[in-house]
Amino acid sequence: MLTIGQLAAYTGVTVRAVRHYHQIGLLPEPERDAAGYRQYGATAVIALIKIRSLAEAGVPLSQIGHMLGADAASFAQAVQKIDDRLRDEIERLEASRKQIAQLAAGDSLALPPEVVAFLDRLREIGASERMVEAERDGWILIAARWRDQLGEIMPAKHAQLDDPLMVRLYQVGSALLEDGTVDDPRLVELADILAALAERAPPSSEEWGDDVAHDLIDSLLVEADPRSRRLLELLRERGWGGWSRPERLPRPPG
Amino acid sequence: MLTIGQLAAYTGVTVRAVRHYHQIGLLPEPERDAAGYRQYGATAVIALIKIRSLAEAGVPLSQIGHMLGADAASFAQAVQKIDDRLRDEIERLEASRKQIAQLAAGDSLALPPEVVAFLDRLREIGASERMVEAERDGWILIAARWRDQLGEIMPAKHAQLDDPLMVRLYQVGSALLEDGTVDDPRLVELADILAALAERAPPSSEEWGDDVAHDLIDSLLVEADPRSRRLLELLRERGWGGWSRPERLPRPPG
DNA sequence: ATGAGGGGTTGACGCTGCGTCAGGGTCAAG
DNA sequence: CTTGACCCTGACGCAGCGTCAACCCCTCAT
Repeated sequence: MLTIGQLAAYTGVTVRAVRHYHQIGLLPEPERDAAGYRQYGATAVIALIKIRSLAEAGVPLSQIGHMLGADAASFAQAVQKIDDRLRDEIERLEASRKQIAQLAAGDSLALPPEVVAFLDRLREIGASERMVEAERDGWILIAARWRDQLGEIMPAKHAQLDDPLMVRLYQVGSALLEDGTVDDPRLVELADILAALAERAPPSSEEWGDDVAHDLIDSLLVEADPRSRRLLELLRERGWGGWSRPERLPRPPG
Repeated sequence: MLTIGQLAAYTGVTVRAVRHYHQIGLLPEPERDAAGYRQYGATAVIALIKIRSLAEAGVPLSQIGHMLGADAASFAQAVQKIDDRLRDEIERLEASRKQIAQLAAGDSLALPPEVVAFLDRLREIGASERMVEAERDGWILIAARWRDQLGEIMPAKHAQLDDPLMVRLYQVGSALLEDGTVDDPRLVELADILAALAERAPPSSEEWGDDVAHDLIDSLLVEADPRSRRLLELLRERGWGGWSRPERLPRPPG
């Protein structure tokens, strides 16, 4: 007769595991001795080894009971289901590993490579690190909503950076982020640039559609830096509302 | 401003998940409106998307907090650790799949192929299915203790089956398992065969060592079939104790 | 005004497979 | 008699939410 510790040692499991199997009814409770100790015989050892070999093969404990009492056909069927489950799980983990590998490289936290390339471009034209981070956050919002269309959007954004006005926009923006105050004159310059750009390329509401995402991007600006309120005000003076998708405002009377 | 449901919809997570992230302090609790509803802004959306992209890459929630605030170096290091974890997990699951494939084939529940082959041999020489199951259980005990030595043990066992006496042993045993009674004369024949076999090949205690496993195997016999008590008694009369590893008994005085 | 339906709120249990205390009793040896 | 190594039961903890329960809030149609 074996104690629970000897049983556990013989079969290579922990005492706690054995008690757990009792608790869930997988292994029947054996007789007790005078002191209340469980006493195991050979059949218990065999049952436990069978349980472990199924468990180690990835069978959930809740199914092992059925499988041990099943005929060959339904056993094989159950095995097939387990194997499918394992395959799915492995696939999911391998997908995770690919994701992880992506994350290891650069800004790509949640961003596709086209956008990462764009951010790198920004650094090249002299945008500060804080500016790039702000842009990155904006692109996270955009990517969440229009991930599939990024392939069409990004080339246009790249092209815009050939425009010296756009370059100036990011440079002034970077400088402001570093040390600007609420009444910095460069805010006016920024507003002028934005108005000029909006004038040049009027928003085509068709392709973007109106969406909560634009509001989010606008509010991101405000949340990121309180000075942006002043900027939006200056933009309104110049006849433009919004920022991520500027709209022509009705000219105020007078 | 977004409600929790809108936030969840935008980022593709469940409402419950968002609340969970609040609970564990991963996502800061936002302001509430007059009714107590949570109100989310753009930064919350961005934070949540970052969290999800790490979580989907297999990063445990408990680590995501650290990683979001880490510099590039320790971020990369953390990523490495996650990747190692994922690799281990995948390996474990693939090992499980191999086990499962083994289980799908035959008796192999917890048994290596050499033993399965031996059991098949038993069927060929006319052992009944119940006899084979009893043997299989015995081998489960043996394999648990001497798995590494099975490669040396099994050839000898195979060879023993060339002995007509051994064949007769299994055949009589099979017959007894089906319909024998406690005073069946075939029990005597069985005892004679066992004694003769023990005489012929005395146990070499060196190679097996004395062990709890033998006691288990002996007790397995008794637990499996109460008639075996009579058999052991007959064996003792013939000067042999035990069964899995018979020992010469001191001849009783007189 | 009222009721229905579709939001939101907190709180708590459930799942898997045990690990790990806590707070005891038991047993063999020195 | 003490010590140390076992055994016992009971209960919380773990990851990442799913899923009630019981209640509040808002809006729209009747």
